[in-house]
Amino acid sequence: MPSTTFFNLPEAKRTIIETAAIREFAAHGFEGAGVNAIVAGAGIAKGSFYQYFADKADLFQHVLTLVQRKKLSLASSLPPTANSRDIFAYLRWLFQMELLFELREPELARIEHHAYLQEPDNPRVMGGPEYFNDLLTQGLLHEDLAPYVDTLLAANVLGGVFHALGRYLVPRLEDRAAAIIEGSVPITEEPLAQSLLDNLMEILEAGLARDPAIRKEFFPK
Amino acid sequence: MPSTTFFNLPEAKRTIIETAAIREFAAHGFEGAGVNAIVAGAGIAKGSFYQYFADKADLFQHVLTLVQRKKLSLASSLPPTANSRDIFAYLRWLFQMELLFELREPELARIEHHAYLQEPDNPRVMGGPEYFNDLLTQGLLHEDLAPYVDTLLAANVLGGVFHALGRYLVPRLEDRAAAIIEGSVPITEEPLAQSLLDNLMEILEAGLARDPAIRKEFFPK
DNA sequence: GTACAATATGACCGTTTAGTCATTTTCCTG
DNA sequence: CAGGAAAATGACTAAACGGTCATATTGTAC
Repeated sequence: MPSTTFFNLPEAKRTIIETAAIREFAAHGFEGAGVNAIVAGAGIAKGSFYQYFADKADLFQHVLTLVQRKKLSLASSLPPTANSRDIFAYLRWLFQMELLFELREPELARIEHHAYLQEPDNPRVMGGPEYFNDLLTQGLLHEDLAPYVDTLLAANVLGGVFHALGRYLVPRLEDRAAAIIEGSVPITEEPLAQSLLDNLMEILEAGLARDPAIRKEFFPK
Repeated sequence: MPSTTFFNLPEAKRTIIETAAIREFAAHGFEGAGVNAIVAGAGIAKGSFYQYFADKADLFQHVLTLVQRKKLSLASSLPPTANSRDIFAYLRWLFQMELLFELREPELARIEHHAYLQEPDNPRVMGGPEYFNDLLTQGLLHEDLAPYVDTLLAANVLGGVFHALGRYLVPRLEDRAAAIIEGSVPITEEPLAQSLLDNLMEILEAGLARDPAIRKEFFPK
């Protein structure tokens, strides 16, 4: 954990340091990131850095909490799902938030994807298998889910999609991305973004096959 | 590309060097890997290393070709799909190969997942969006795919699942993994592995929802 | 203004880094 | 065995690394 000295800093200065750290970690990952580069980027002295943080890992953990915080704030900026008991409505909402996160904070998203690869089950990383497994288990109770679905397996499918998709959806939005990023058009009303999310949910819900009901005969439970 | 000197090396020595490189890259990623650690691990002199490779990146590219080669060899060891025109049968075969790859060569798999995160569209990395998109487009032509599916989107879904799943399936196999790794039981006849693959294909084909046909009314095209 | 604590600083530490190169050893050919 | 090519070597750079610390500056309380 960063020292109290760090938290006593004027917010502007703290932000400068955090921004420099985020840029470095996003560009080079934890192992490749350099403390020298961070202090240079932030315009502070090396000694100051070590008054704020015990070491590089300490700073990295702090950055991960920033990721969490940013996600939370994005989540509260999005209107909640109408039917909170519908697992697929919630999943759609979750992916929408992830997309918004990737648009607004691409560097934070990149850091999180890295962390997910390193340790998928780290509780600091959202969208891990455990998270989705809890969600899906609830879905089983609520009878939203097909009973033959292996929830742990499905949770990992969702985790993989969750962390891979942002990278793809952002370029796919092309020139519409700017309006969402700057906030002039809420993501909930951007037609292309909504259409992509609809299509994603169709794939997750109904699968890829033309006629799942027929195909299922080939793979009976 | 490594020098001819490297390829003239007796195979045993080459393998020692490649093994040390693979271990280091898998453990620390490209940026975190150290040339010193590799030469120490391989038991060769620093100068020899630079007679073989132009620099660290050169070696890394070579390791990526080893990944490709190993996959190819695994692929040819697996019986081809019965119906080559069935896109889902082929997908299942592909995931089976990926699972086998992760079992037999966990370090190579880790390196590939890292590379996928860094640059998903690198043609040296298998299972990228482009690969699956070609596949799915064929599927559209063959009418295996539901017509409403956005193939580029689906390709990224598959890519995400493809690279996330190995990490999960291997521990899931628990004590059955050993037999597959050592080769005493072919993966095609390991019941748990086959059952997991079946379940995965059900999710991809038929989706997660209890009744996709009904649910689709909520998300009409 | 004085005193004391909190904060900021950059020179410095030992270590490690990627990469070089003059020299030596090994190997093959005649 | 001679000679020349190919390969192996590790001491050596210059730079960068993470981390330390004595000193200097700033802010605060009286």
